[in-house]
Amino acid sequence: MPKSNAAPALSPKEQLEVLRRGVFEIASEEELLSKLTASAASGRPLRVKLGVDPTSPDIHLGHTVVLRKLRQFQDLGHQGVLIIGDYTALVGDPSGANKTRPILTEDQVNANAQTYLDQISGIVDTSSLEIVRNGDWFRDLTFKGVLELAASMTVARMMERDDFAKRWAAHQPISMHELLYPLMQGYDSLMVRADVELGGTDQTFNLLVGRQLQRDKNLSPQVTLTMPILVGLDGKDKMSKSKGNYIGVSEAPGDMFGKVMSIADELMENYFQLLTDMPEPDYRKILSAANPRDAKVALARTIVAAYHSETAASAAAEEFDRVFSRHQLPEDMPDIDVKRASLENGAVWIITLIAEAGFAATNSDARRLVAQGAVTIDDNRIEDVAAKVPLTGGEVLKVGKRRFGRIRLV
RNA sequence: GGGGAGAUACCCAAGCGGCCAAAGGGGGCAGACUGUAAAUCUGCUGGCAAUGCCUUCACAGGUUCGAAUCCUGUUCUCCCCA
Repeated sequence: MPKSNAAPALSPKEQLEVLRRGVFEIASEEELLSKLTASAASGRPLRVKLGVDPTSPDIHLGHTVVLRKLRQFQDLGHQGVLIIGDYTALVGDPSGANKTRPILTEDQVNANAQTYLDQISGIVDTSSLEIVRNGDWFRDLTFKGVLELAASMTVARMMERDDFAKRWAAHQPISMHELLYPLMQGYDSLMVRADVELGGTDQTFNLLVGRQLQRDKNLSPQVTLTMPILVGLDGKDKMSKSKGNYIGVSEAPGDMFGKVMSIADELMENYFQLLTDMPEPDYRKILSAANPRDAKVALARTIVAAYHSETAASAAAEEFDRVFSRHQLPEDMPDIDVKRASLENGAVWIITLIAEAGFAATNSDARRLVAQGAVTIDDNRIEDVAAKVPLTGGEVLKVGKRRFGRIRLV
């Protein structure tokens, strides 16, 4: 991705218009407009805060929705402030969680933080980004300080929060330390003097706490801008690693393409809006195409191109067409190394072959796949779990629709 | 602090001494159909070269010919009272 464009000096109103894309809610637009106006007048960029939790080293398209919004602010000449929540990660954000999250160690957090930065460098302009860790201020906060912070919130208000309320109603445990999370996040806003804070809609409560703490200190409260939660590949739940319904930004072009192709049709508009820069009239036109499949191909190409290249996107599209539409073999497939010494009379038990190729987790799993007719070698279906298959090298093992490999004798 | 309820496979949830590798649903996987969409139908869903054997019903012991089921202790959770 290109670096931030030199601000083309859009008027505050024009900026607001750009920033509105895909947004769920801005609290409030009037405040944002007046901040943008003040910024334009003074030449002081707005400080736009985004807090991230370095709990998982893999970032996926769901994370990019908010990162892309941050990028928009940067492109408009504002100052991005990224908070690595190294301390908050020690707590574990309860947002959207229906159970207490595991607490990470400091070492894990540090490792994750670095990977995180590497991965977002393609999305936001990291060179101009102000990066801070909230451990910098929390580490030295005294217990007295914690008590003061805690005194600024009541239990009743905290329990208004959707996820706490749900867990409470469902008789599920809520640990004391989880109640501190929103306060910590709000305190971050205070520390970095945020003008705007970005987050997913699941962050709404936390973002509002920041406003309250700022008001308590007689500071101008931050504008909160919430983005919709990206629905994952299953078409139902929030895209998340734990659900396994995600597309990682560092996935290979082919995987990324295929995953986009597997989303529900209804999700396409949403994905165009939140994951691409394509102007609305353009994607609307694409969506009106006769065959929804064509629109999805366009979407997949756009997304792959953004994280890889146009060339990679074209190649992925061709490969996809060849393998899944025309049912031909993929151009590249992994080698399955089989030791000559392991062959008996030049053959190998089909179950071992599948398991050792990594196409099944266990032998039992491999048996099931064979029994269900999922396994072919050079297009010959193998349905006998006791089958010994003769190998001379070069055979293609296919398990299910997407697991391919070429036998190589070593 | 006192009293009560509970912990079952990826998730929810039945089971209440042998017929339990454990009903049902969800999810997932596979097959058919297809656009790697949706919907639908079918099968599978602890491990093991496997008509059998091994490990699993929070953890550790115990009773019994036999325990997910009964007893004791431990850990954790929820509810009520204080």
